[in-house]
Amino acid sequence: MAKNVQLLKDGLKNEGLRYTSQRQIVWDEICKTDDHLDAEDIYFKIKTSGQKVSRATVYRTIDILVKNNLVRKLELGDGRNRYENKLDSSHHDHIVCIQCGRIDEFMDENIEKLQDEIAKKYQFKIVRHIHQLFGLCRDCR
Amino acid sequence: MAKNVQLLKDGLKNEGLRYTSQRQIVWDEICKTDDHLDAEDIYFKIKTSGQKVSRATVYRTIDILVKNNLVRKLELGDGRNRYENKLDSSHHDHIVCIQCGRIDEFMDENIEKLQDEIAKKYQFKIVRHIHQLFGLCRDCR
DNA sequence: TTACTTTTGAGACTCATTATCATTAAAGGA
DNA sequence: TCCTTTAATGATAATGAGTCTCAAAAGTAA
Repeated sequence: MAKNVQLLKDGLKNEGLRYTSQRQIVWDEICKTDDHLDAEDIYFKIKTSGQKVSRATVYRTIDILVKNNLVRKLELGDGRNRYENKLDSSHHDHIVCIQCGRIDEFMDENIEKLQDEIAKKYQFKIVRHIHQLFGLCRDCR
Repeated sequence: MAKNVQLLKDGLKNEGLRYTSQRQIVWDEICKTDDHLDAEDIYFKIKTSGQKVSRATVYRTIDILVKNNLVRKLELGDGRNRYENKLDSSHHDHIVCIQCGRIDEFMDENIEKLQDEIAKKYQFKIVRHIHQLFGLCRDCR
């Protein structure tokens, strides 16, 4: 946990931002699980635990964490972003079950390479990418 | 154009839905261009052309067209869905310039194959997928 | 401690989309 | 053609995720 405190402090310092208890609380909440939570989940988990951080601050803090590479934003196209901590997790994409909501992760070096080739062909500089497979998981098909 | 009328009529009939002038107007508007329009674009283009279809009906009709495979929905994660007609266009994914908004299309048989292999590994049945490259296009980099 | 600047909280606001419901119009007989 | 039934439409209210505002609170550096 001390590690997480330091990670946050360093990230904030790099941006010239202040270290505050609210930011720590939000970051802690995101670190507690490997689930893919949305902002409202995070807000209510904090609220339920008896701590107080306003909704606006939760949103603001998540933004900062995403920009500082501590958190990955997941856009599933359903109008609600999910977030996952990037603690000891390398790049990956997602497999989403449209029945039960289960989210798995995958990573394929070859797909990444092919992607780079496509970008080259279009003289395009990739900043980020989204690759998601939607369908039915093992248990739902 | 007669082709588009028939496509719509058939699609509606398959679903037990009625053929209406409003639905034809929306479908025509989406067929007119290969751009990636959002619902509001479509609504205003119709309005500007002097025809009258309510916003609600535009949204409802787009839904029907998407469900009947006449239109592809594009979720770019910016809170606004785009739509493109599927007339004589085969499956493809998108390259989006985060600077100028330009959207190009790509398709890679090998990536599709690798995707299928991943799904197999996870015993997952893919229903649809999203693969988008965000970054800077030739002119913006 | 002071002086300055950033952050926070509460709630108003935005914007795309969806829901409601009274009115209008297809579609399939009689 | 005229009913009758049922679905579709339009106007507008409602929703919901996320953002903005601004006064009050809390970091930070001297």
